[in-house]
Amino acid sequence: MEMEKTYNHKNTEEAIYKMWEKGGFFTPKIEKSKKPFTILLPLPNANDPMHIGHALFTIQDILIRYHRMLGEPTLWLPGGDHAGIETQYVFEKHLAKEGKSRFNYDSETLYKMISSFVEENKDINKSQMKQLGFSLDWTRYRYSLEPTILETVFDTFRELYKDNLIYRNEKMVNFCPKCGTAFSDLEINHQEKEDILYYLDYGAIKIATARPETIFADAAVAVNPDDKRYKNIQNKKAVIPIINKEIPIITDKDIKVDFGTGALKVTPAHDPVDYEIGQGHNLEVIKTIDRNGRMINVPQRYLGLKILRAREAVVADLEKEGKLVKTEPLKHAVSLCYKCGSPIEPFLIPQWFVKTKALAKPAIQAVKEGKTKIVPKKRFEKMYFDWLENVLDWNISRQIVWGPRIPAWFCLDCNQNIEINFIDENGQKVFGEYKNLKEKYNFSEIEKGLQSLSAPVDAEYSLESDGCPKCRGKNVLQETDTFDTWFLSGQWPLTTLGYPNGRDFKYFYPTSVLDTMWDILFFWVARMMMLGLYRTGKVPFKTVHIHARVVDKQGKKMSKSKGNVIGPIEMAEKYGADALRMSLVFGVAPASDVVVSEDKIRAMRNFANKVWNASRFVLQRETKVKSQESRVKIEGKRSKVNEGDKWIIQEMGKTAVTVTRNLEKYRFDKAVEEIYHFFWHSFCDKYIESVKDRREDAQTVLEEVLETSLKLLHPFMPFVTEEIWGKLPKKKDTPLIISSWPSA
RNA sequence: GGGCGAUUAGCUCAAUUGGCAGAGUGUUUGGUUUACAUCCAAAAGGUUGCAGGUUCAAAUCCUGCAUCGCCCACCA
Repeated sequence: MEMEKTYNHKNTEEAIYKMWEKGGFFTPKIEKSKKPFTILLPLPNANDPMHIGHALFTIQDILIRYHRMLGEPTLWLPGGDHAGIETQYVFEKHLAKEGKSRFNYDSETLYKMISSFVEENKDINKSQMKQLGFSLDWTRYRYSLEPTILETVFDTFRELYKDNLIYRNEKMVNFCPKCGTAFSDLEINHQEKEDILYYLDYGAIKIATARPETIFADAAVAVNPDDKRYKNIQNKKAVIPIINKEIPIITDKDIKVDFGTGALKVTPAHDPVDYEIGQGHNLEVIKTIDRNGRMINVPQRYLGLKILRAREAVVADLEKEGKLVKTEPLKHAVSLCYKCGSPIEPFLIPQWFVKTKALAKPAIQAVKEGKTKIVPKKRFEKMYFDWLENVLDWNISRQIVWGPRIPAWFCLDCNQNIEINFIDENGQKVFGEYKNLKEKYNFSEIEKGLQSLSAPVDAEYSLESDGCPKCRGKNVLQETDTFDTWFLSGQWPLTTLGYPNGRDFKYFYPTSVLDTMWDILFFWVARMMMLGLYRTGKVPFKTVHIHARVVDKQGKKMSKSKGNVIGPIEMAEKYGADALRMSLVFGVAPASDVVVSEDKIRAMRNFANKVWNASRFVLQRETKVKSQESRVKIEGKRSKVNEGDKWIIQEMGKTAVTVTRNLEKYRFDKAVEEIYHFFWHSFCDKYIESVKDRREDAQTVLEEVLETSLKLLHPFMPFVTEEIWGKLPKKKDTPLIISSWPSA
């Protein structure tokens, strides 16, 4: 048997993957009598090339290959996510390069443009996963915007609506003026920031604020009822500077006496706390900032200014008027958009919400009862419970184009004050309430050029698309808000398997394992639990395995700006997919950071080469063995086997047991260390060395041990092991990928 | 403000229920024409962050402190 002196992954990987794929080994046979093993791939953004985090899917491939070798019908189902805001954000940058923006297009056109943008990139992602050897069933690949998937998603929405778990409300939501959309609470980053606290003279009282530009939206000044300083002025009026508007002074027990002057200006439209106070005191809600982050309903000279510019201008004027008492530095937490980093504005905008409490309860219960196990348990179950027990209602609407529109329709004739943005036949942008537009434009022109609509919170809507159930009119427009991406991916176990009647759903649901990183435990895992239980009454997966983040050698998160990114594809090309895969599990304790460096990948490449060369030794030696008869059989003739043979066979057995046990416990690090150590230091360094000075009858033992080692190694290093397997002297009728796992 | 985790060899990390502190990598020395220099043999390298306590026995359990990291949170 001719083998090269060093293992060259470039000569083998592609052909081997094709052989597997062609053989159909990734596609399970549905056998009623056997229990399946199923993992759904956490759907990557279909538009994204692979980064090192995706390479951690290796863990899933290890589980999948192990269970496949155990003879279970094994399904690993791949998919791609349209990834709403993520993708739209990338696409907008792309547009910006061409000097365009999202505002240049009607929503349908924009949607189609993004769609084809994603389509171009989807295949890159797929081929990269193949390059890493992932044994995914590509015949079942699903994309999150496929019609059949959306059908289930819409259906869930309707069910929730019927159960009174969907509502539309004008609540304080996290709005990013730059991205132009609201976000859920999870999509907000909090950051400590140095700011300025301005002390302002409000006539009878002095207040302190970090946001002087919002004074025009003030509805009151609030003090603590127990604050002795303000006992006498509670009936007096405060006066907003510049516009000299009188507002009441009210009391509220949440006001902190020791902050600033102990007096808070209450701005119900632009601050969540103030909104609550305002609700309690029936205060007027005055909006002075619009969705683009520009000033409205303010004195002429500030109109249209952006927030920060307005702040400067207002402060300058306050100073001129002598109303700026003093300033002091302020360290406080601000909310930032997780996507673009701009400050989040709390806005009152009608949004769609899911009542989460009712859904959370069964999701908590299921984990408490052990129907779903979280591994590692200790840390992450606590995180899971804490979040679900305190969860607020979920804002599922986003004001972006890239996503499925919420399936609700507004009748324009019944809701004439709906605000509409559209592009008319002449390409001009038009904005206004319908009642003012309908004289000039006919319905179809509006519908065709529609960019977005904004219906008042009390607008009536219907889930029927073909006309208004009330007036029977046909001038209905579908909501332009789209679903939060996680509302879709939260139903992935249902949609991909064909809930409710699909054959896959009936056979593979609930799935076996969900492997993901802790950062999307709330975003995704908790939502899948809630929606899965809601629709089917069964948990979507029996085990949640949580892995950690990939960091560099210094323990730092990898990011492009730090320049410490390790490209998985680049590394796989340089050192082989097997080496990269090994480096992601070797020495990685459960849920601890995955430290990857080129050094480590190189070390693993050395191991792959070691496996190759040990095999080369065994196989070359085999050709020297004169005849089959000269061999000693292991079975039945133990007496002729010497001490060394017995020892290595025993070690082999122990290793198989340990590897298996650790795989069952999700201790991949232990499993891989065990087989690594056995192969290199017991088999190669000790046994093979000892064999060199011996008679030839060790050949059977050598081959036997090699064969078993290849099996144990295969889930971790599928390519090199499969390649060697094909060269074994005893002709194998099945490839290694579907050979049987060594019985312990 | 609340909570969680970490601190072990030069570096990155392990150590199942408390039981001789181990890997990878790096360093040093020697070896190797005969599977592999992507190799082999050996060595050096540790008061397990600090201070107490429990125990026959502590990296591990308890208390306090220090430093770092993360999550959650509406603080003007």
